[in-house]
Amino acid sequence: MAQSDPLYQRIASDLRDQIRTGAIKAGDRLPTEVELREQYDVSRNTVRLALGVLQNEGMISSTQGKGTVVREQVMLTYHAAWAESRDRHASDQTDAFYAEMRDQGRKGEYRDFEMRIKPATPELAARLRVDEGDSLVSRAISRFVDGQPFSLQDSYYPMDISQECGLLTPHDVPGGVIRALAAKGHTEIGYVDELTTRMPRPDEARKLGLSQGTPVLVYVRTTYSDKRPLRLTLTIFAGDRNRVVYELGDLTAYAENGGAS
Amino acid sequence: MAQSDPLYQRIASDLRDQIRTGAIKAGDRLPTEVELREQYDVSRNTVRLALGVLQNEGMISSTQGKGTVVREQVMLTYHAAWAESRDRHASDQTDAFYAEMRDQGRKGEYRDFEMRIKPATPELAARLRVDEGDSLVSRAISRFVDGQPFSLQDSYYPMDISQECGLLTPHDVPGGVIRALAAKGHTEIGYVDELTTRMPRPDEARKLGLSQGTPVLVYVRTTYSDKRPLRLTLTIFAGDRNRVVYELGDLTAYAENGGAS
DNA sequence: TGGCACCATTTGTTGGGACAACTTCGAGAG
DNA sequence: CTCTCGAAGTTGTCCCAACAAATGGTGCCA
Repeated sequence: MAQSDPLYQRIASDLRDQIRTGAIKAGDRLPTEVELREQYDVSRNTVRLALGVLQNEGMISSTQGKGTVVREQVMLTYHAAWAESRDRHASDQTDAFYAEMRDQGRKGEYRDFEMRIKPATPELAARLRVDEGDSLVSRAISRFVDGQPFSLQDSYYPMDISQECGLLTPHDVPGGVIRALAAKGHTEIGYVDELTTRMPRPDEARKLGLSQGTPVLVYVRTTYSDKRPLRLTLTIFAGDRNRVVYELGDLTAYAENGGAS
Repeated sequence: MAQSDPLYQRIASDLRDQIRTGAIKAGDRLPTEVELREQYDVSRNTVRLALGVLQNEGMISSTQGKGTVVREQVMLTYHAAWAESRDRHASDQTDAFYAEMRDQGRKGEYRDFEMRIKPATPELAARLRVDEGDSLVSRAISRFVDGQPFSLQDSYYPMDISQECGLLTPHDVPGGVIRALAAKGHTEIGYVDELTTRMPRPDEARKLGLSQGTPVLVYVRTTYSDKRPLRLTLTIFAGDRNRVVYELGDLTAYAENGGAS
């Protein structure tokens, strides 16, 4: 905005304001690069620098041949604690995901299930209390909502538990993994959830269909029995369309007094 | 990596691999743009495009006149549930932040306290169950760790509660806000936490000292009494140096069996 | 009428050049 | 010995030009 700012920053600010004030609405096309070039009397290079700024802020999205449009935000909600309690009654953990998406009026599905054996990275080893390089069983899926990629999930299990509970199959575990673990005495008693954010790696951006300037929400849940860590679930959420929600404390009294949950 | 990829993408991939494998370590300087230009036999323009990709991924950081270096990640942890339980014994909510940073061997401080009255945005109004445009009391602070900006926090209170409990002062509330609310019968019984991520707005990037390619973690806690929402706390975390942790369930049995928390 | 080829439009990629702004460091002045 | 100034090195900004690649529509042809 300031007079001293670089040209491309000023153009970016100008366009940003137009979007924020609604002069250009979500879904609208921006002027073409050539039009902007004439409008601001700068080189196309400078126009592209300005558009790049907004693209990295996640405000706009360009497609070759089509043009540049203002992105619209559609937020989906993932109830972390709630989803877990549903798990207890569902036949598989994926069912909780279906149920939640159905409640939000959307169609959930999952694709590309994969079972692999991977060596433990330092981060995985520390959380699952195994040695670095030890073999872990990885069961990965991609979740889709309304045909759009939603999240990438990868669950890691220690090898001995996997063998004991029959997780070494490239298919769903009948009755669900949680029951299979509980049947052998590995009962879940709690979780530690860690949430961070960062920019996606190229393969993540590709799988999630992320456009430039979209961060990911990294969600790591470590599940414990009373004796040891049982499982680590790493979920990569597309940051521009997901929200993770926790309910802490006892809100039943509030709900009974007329508060809509 | 593919042969068909654009030149600048291939150069970015090459450099990314060098960083990932440790050929270029965190804190190291990258070759200068002119060196890279000669090394890959491309124009400086293309080199800058490649560096821009890595910058937007948060992997590198350039400074005019100095050069380009590989960024190093220092993670701080914010225990969402745990911090809250400390609140109950602390004289002010900021004390919980101090205590947690001290436990991690760091020096926490807060700056730029501000009390303002703002109209409720649609998002705020929906969560606090007031009408859009109603006056809300905003009490904002910036948190710093070891002299580096850490998070921006803004707590919103409904006007009637603020007047009743003496929150309309541009200073700390003696004994802490939580006690002041509880003294008038507004006892907290639970929270709803919402976590999302996005790219920072320019003013947020400035206040948090974020370099290009760093997303923010947006953390919204709505606090409830048994009758109504009492408070909404909006925290903007610098995404590259923060982690939010939740502990769910009862992990005491695991801790007693020798697991380090 | 349906399908295919082509063309105009628009963004993506890449090259070139020039100067500005900032940092570092060494040489020279005091 | 210290301070200042300036040169060298490095990234930042801005311009110009050309061609590639993708999209959407037009119009021809079967």
